[in-house]
Amino acid sequence: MTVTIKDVAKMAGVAPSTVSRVISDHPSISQATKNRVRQIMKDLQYYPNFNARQLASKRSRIVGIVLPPDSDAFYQNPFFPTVLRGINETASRYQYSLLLSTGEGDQSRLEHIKAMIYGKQVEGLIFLYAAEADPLLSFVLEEGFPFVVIGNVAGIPMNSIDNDNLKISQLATDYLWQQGARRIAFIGGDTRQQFITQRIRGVNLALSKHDQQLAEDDIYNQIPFLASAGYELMNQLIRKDCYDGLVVSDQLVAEGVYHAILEHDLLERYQMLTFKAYSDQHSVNYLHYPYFNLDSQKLGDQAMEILLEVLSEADGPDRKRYVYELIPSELVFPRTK
Amino acid sequence: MTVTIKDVAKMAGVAPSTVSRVISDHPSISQATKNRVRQIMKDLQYYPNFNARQLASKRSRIVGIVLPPDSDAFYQNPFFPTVLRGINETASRYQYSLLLSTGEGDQSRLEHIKAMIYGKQVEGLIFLYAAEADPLLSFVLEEGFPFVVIGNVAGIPMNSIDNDNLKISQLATDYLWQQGARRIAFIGGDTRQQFITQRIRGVNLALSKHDQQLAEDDIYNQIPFLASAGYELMNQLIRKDCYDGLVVSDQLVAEGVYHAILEHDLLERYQMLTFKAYSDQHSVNYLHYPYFNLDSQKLGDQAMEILLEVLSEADGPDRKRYVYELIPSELVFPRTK
DNA sequence: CTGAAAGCGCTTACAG
DNA sequence: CTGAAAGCGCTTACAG
Repeated sequence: MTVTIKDVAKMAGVAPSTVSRVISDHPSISQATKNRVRQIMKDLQYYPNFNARQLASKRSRIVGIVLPPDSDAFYQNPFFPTVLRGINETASRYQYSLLLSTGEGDQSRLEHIKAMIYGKQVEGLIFLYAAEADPLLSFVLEEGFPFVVIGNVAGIPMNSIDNDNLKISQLATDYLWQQGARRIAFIGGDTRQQFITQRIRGVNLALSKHDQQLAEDDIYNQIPFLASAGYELMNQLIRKDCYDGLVVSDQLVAEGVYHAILEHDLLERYQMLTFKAYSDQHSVNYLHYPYFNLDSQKLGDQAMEILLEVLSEADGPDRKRYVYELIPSELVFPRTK
Repeated sequence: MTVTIKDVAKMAGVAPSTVSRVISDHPSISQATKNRVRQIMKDLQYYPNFNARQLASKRSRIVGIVLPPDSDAFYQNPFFPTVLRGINETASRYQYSLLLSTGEGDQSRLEHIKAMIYGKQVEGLIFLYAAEADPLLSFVLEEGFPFVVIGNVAGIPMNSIDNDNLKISQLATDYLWQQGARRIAFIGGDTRQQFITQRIRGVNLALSKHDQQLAEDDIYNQIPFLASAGYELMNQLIRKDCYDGLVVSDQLVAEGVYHAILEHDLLERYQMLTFKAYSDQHSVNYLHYPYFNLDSQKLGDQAMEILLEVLSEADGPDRKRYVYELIPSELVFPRTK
């Protein structure tokens, strides 16, 4: 049979409540008692029953990870595992566990997070995406349930952590210009995603110093974040033959773009820069273009830290105060052998 | 206040036990009662408390995902998100949730899965890696706790799901031979990982038809599964200038290898083939080499299915029967424009 | 087909 | 510093 708190109590000659207090390291228990009880817990291989603890204490020490509606591109992007790793490491440091959300459409995903929240399975949520008019986001917002978004949704106050997209795309553009690029294209994605809009603005901000702006058809959106999309698009651009600088907003897309450039032997012709989830700096980078390290692991790590803060304040007065944090990014240059 | 089973019972004019039976769709409850109670659950926005259910029923409907000790290469490999997606989709279909294991070293990871198991937090585990002499594996094996391994550990009976590595590397080699390759190298990884050993054996099996075998120094191991490693290694091989066929056991490594070949303009010289977590078939593949689609999503999906079987048999007699399933892989040829 | 009652294994005021 | 007791919100034999 499984060892319960009663077994430990009996063996230690104390009450179950005392054992309970030892488990949570309650200050009112004497060190001597703690030591003794802990030894017995070890001897008996006692592990507290999570469900009982959670039921009695109304806290689960579990955070729900909200995934976007199914899309190949999301799962295939290095952002996902990297950010997950960051969240998990920090969660682990605070003895929190991660529960993944499930479901495919908006409806079933919403049902699942409702079940998690109302069913007291999770204490808070971390959204791995930021989309406007997202039903799940609307729900937690209305409910006042603790959550942190990775990314940003303009105009709605909420806790979030993000890259400084405006700044880095501005710096990216400055860099390309400095390298001699004078006709810059922005290879983007979905403009409903805030960070794309931000990066476009960043490029324009930089270009305005030279009395330039991106024309509407210098912005290549509506492409999925897949290498093949970048490859195909770049083949088109090469035919158009009017650009010399490329800000590519996703690393997979950038790989495809680079391949097309490489195959046409046009490395001299195009300056290119992208943004990556992590830095591969330790190794020789055979993709010879610079990138901003978005440090998605840090993004995840900080998201968890913020959520923890929010949770610890939950008892406090009903303040209207939100965290909106931007993490720094570093420009990485490929080492050439 | 939160709505409980009592509120629903009162409102419906039945006992809490009846509501409980409606929740779990117990056959002994009349359809009329079920309908009525369900309507009230909706009206009241009632969601059962997970912790109470789990405590009372001793079942959690949660599966623990065991991650390997931290390594960049693992998180960066497409295998991880792809397999996770497969597991999650199937879990979701059966109303199961996924809890991620945490911890960095063997010791803290072991502690965490002990807490999950003894604390009745999870009903079963899925290992996302297969390593010999793994303390976590030894633990669950000894404990007789339900689990499924993705991959294979030779010589120890356990439930597992894997690619047919012997067969696909044999077919891979046959293909390269048929394309004219006569000096084949195996670019591998860590031989403590069973699938590497299997694939080496597969290559040799194919080569034996032509009275060849891989010499020890035709096998390039001890490299991490990163593109940069493949790139560096291939630069060496190009200098050695003795191979014309390459079996590359990881897709990231293969990308690096391909880049090196491309940069030296040696596409005609080398036949190459690799293995990928998923197929990108819908799009033009700009990496012009064939690969086996390992279908990691299916791997995850099936791992979950097997675990579910194991769990449902848990009540039965103490049979010693294990599942060892191999999923089919398909050889994919890049579409050339 | 349904209900009353005990119990799952903890936590937490309250009292001393 | 510690204990007795009530309670967290369910499930499940048992009885009818």
